[in-house]
Amino acid sequence: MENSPLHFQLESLRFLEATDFDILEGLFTREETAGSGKLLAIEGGAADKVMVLSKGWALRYKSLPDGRRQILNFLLPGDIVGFFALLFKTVEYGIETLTPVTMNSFSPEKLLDAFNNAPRLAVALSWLAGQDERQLDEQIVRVGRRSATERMAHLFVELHYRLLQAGIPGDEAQHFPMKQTILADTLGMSHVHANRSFRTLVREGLVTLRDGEILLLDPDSLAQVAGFDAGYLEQESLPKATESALPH
Amino acid sequence: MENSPLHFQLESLRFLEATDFDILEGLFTREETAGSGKLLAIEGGAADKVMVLSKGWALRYKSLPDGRRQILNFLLPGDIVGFFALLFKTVEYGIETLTPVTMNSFSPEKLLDAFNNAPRLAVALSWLAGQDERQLDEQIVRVGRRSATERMAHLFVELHYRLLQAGIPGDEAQHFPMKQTILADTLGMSHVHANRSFRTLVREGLVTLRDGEILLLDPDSLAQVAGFDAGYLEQESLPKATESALPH
DNA sequence: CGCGTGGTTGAGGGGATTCAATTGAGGTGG
DNA sequence: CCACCTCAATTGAATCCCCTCAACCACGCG
Repeated sequence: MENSPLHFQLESLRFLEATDFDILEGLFTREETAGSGKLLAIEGGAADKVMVLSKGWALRYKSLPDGRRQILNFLLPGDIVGFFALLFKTVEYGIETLTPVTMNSFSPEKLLDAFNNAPRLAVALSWLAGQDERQLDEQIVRVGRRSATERMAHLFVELHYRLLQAGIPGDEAQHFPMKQTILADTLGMSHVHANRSFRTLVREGLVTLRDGEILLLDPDSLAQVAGFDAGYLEQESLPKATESALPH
Repeated sequence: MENSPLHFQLESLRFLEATDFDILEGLFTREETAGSGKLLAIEGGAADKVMVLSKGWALRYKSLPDGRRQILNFLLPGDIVGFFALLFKTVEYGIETLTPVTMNSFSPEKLLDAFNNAPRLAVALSWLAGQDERQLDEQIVRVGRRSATERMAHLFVELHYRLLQAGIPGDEAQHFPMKQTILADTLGMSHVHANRSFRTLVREGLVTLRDGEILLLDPDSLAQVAGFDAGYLEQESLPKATESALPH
C-alpha cells in the first residue's frame, strides 16, 4: 500500500501528513480484482462505491444509441474512479477494463466521514478530481482542434506522462495495452483512419507495435509532433493562499 | 439572492436546509460585475477566488500556440466558476464574458471553512461540480462522435435546457447571445462550416437569427435532430445511500 | 462615409469515412 | 496436427464531409 500509485501521487503534493495517510488506509475495504474486458460500471446503472485503481488499465466511455462510442478518458493506476458518482442516481458512463486490474473501493459513509474529519485528506482527494477535470479539458481540445496525427501523438504522450507520475517505471510506461479500435474511439475517428495515423507515426520511427501492444520509441519527438504542453498535468504543491487556509 | 439561479438549482436538490442557505449567503463577498468581452481568467494565470455567475454568459476555453482555440463549456447563470482552481498554482484555461455579467465570489478560506463546518453544503457544491463534469463528458462525445449538424443542434438543446434549470423564463431561455465564430470554436469546426450547419437548421425552421442573437424556434425538433438525451443534465435528489450517510 | 465585424456563399482541395478485401496471429475442436 | 473461426491490423478505392481561400454583403459606429 505504501508503494501504491495513489500514495506516490499524493506524496508529490507534499502536504499530507502521516495521520492523513493512516486515515486513507482506513477508508479502503478489501482489495478487489477484475479480469480484462470486464464492465466495472454500466451506462445508466447506479454507483455504490468509489474506487481507486492500483494496477491495470480501464477506460470510461459513453455510447450513442446507434452504436457509436466515445471514450472519455483512460483510467490508470492511481486514478480515482467515480469520485462524483455517489452524488447522482445514475452513472452516465460505462467503465471497462482493458487489462486485468486490482483496485480498492470505499463506501459513501467512509468517504463522507473522511471529508468531515480529515480536511487535508479531503483536499487531496479533491485535488485528484481536479486533475481529472484538467485531463477532460485537454481531451476536448485534442478531439476538437487537433489533426488526426497530432491527436494520436498527444494522447500517447499524455498517457506516458501520467504513468510516470503514477510511479510506473520508465520502460513499462512506454507500453500501452490497447487495440487500434480503442484509439479510434478515444480520438473521435474511424478505426481505419486510426490505423493510417498510427502507421505514419510508425514510419517516422516514433512508435511501434510489439506483442500486441503499442510501444513508444521516442516520447520526446512525439511531444514535438503533438505540440504537447505538459502544463495541465503538472503536479505542484498547493498555492499559498489555499495552503494557509487549511487547518493545522 | 433568494431568487438567484444558484438558489434555484440547489433547491431542486431538496436536501439543503435553511441554515445551509444562510451559510451560503455568508460565503459571498460583495457582488461584482464585468462588461461583455472581458477576461475573467487568463490561461496560465493564478486563481485567487471561486465565483458564482448570477447573471450573463461567459465561456471557458483553451488555446493553442498557433491560434486555434477550443471552447470547453459555457458558463450560465447559477454556474460555479473555477471550483477546483484553488487547488492549482495556475489556471490552464481562460474565461471570457460573452455578455455583461454579475457574479459573487468567495475566498479560499471561506470555502474551505464551509467544507469543514457545513457538510451538506459541501455536498451541494460538489454536486454542482459533478454536474459540470457530466457536461464536459457530453462535450467530448459531441465533438468526437457527432456530425456537424448534430453537434450544433445538441449544443443548442443543452443550453436551452440548462437555462431552464437555472430558472430563466422559457422565452429568454431560447435566446443565445453568441456569434457563429463562438459556435465554431465550441464545436470544433471552421466558422464557415459552422455557418453552413447553422443555415441548415435555419432552413428546417428550427432556429433563426434575430437582432444579432440566435433564437431557438423549435427545441423539441432540435432535440430530435440532435439525438438529445437529457439524462446527463437531470437534477434529481441524492441517491439514498449517500443521503443517509450525511450527518443530521 | 469609410472601416470593422459578422454573416453568407461559391469554388476547389484534402482529410476522413465507408466499403471491401487481404493478411496474420491465436484459439478451438475434431 | 491441421482445418476452421475470430479478431486485429492493413491497404486500396471511391466518396463525402469539412476545410481553406476568397469574395461580397449588411450593419453599426466613430
